[in-house]
Amino acid sequence: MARLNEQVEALLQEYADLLSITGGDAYRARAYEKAARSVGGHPADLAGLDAKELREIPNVGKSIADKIDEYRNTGSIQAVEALRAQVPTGVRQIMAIPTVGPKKAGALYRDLRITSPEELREAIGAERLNDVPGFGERTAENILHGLDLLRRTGGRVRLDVATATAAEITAVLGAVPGCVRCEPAGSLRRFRETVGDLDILAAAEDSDPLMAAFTALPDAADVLVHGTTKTSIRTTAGLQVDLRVVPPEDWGAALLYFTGSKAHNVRLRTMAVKAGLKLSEYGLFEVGSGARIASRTEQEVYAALGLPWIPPTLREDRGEIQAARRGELPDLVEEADLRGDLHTHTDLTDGVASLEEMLDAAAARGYAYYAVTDHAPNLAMQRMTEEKMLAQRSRLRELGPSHRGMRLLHGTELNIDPDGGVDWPADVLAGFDLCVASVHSHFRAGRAAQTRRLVRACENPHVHVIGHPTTRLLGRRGGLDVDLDTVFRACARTGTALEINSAPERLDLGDEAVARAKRHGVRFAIDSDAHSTLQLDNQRYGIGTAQRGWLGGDDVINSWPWSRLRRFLHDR
DNA sequence: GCCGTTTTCGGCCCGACTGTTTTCAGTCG
Repeated sequence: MARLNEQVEALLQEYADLLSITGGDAYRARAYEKAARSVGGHPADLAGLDAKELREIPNVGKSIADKIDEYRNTGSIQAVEALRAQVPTGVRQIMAIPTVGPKKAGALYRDLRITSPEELREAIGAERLNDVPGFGERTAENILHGLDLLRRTGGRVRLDVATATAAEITAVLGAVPGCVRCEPAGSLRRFRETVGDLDILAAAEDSDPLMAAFTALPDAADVLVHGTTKTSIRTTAGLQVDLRVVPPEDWGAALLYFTGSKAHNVRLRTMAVKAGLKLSEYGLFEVGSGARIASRTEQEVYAALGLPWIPPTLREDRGEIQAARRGELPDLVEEADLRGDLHTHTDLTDGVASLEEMLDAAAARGYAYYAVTDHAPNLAMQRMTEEKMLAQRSRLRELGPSHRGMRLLHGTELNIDPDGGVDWPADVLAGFDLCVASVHSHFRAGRAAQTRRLVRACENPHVHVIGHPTTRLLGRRGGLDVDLDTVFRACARTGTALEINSAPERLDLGDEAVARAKRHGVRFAIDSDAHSTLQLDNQRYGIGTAQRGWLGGDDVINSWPWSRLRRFLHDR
């Protein structure tokens, strides 16, 4: 089960959606959305809060506190159940289609009784949408495009969701008597940006107790396969999880096999065959005698093939085996290498935590420096002004150049306009220690225009980092149509860093683009883009992406000591 | 439904874009 805060966040968000679909008071729906965000980003676990403490959470008043309490006591909220009875669950899935919001989803349900993305696709094919007021030809086209986008990542879940599920399962199984080891494998261990099926590997002499505990998990909605070596369940959230149990002496070979990727394994097996060996999930064997050569650890298996251990994030058959053979594997950047975070928000704009709360949480991570980069005025909804920005800077300066061992940087996240310009005149920009510049609008301009736009932003002497460079949202929005190689050249030429945004819904730049940018000589900033104290921990996903792009510490400006980063910021 | 150094009632996140309208609703960041 997910943390109580996340469960309540999801329920409140669902209630807000259902209110919007049924045409309830928009401000009321908004109130639930705000409360959902606050609860999700609240550092204390709801399970341990009393009634008074619940109401101290921002945007939670009496009504919502009562609903949270009701959920804690009964496992459901009557008001939510009542609306669920009015609106089939598929209607919310339709809302997940880009360009379809609560009003369109509601109209499609009311007028055509459409309750799933599949039905919607059929209805468009049969030209039935023409009968609904406000739905024209272009609307149908946009919906089809959105459906395709959704289908491309269909069934795959975000890395943070898979990570949380895996952590819960391995914690339960690891405590089962007889369990020697239990760890996630598969694409999650490789930090792919989304996960299809979750693979969990356990080592034990007797698999029965583990399989029994696995199928008895509270999250197990269905048991798909039940055997002695492999059992598969589908969770209540719809994620398929495969558990494989192997004897402890086979652990290394099995972990290697089930971590993949398939292409990496195929290449390893080919190497084995050429050496007169056979590699399987049970070990590395001599073909003639059948004698087992290695299986206990991954290191043993790789070593028997004449290779050093290869980090899982590199196992995509993108040249890692050749590099390993030459002894030229990169010295990958690790989470412990990060000395700071250069893109974060506070409640001055759309964060849910105060400046002081964010600084405390960052200091607890042991950072040597930390940048506060709230939104700039052109993102109008944030209502930023020069006065508010300067007041924040004063508060930051009062805390001193260094606070709890952290050097404090006052930055901003600028908006790159369609021509490549940014908020604020040059003299105001010069007052910042650090400027991140990101695209937040005009996503549909053509390739030449988008490329020119990003290149111009790189050429701005006040811009240090381009934030979430493609602006993609996994499963919801493709990236900008842009000639990335031209942008990479501009970054290398101007000394502008590209961000690896660690938010699990972004992971932008993605791994392959990172590898390409590195070949152009680009530097990177791995940033959380945190909007709450908890999201500072998202850096692990950005690190995974950086590793998949073969980055070492030298490539990542926020792994550098302050003296070197300061020079980088100044020389810009 | 939440909130308050202008308020315990009356506001609340603003502006641009798109596609459908012929004056504007819906969606998005």
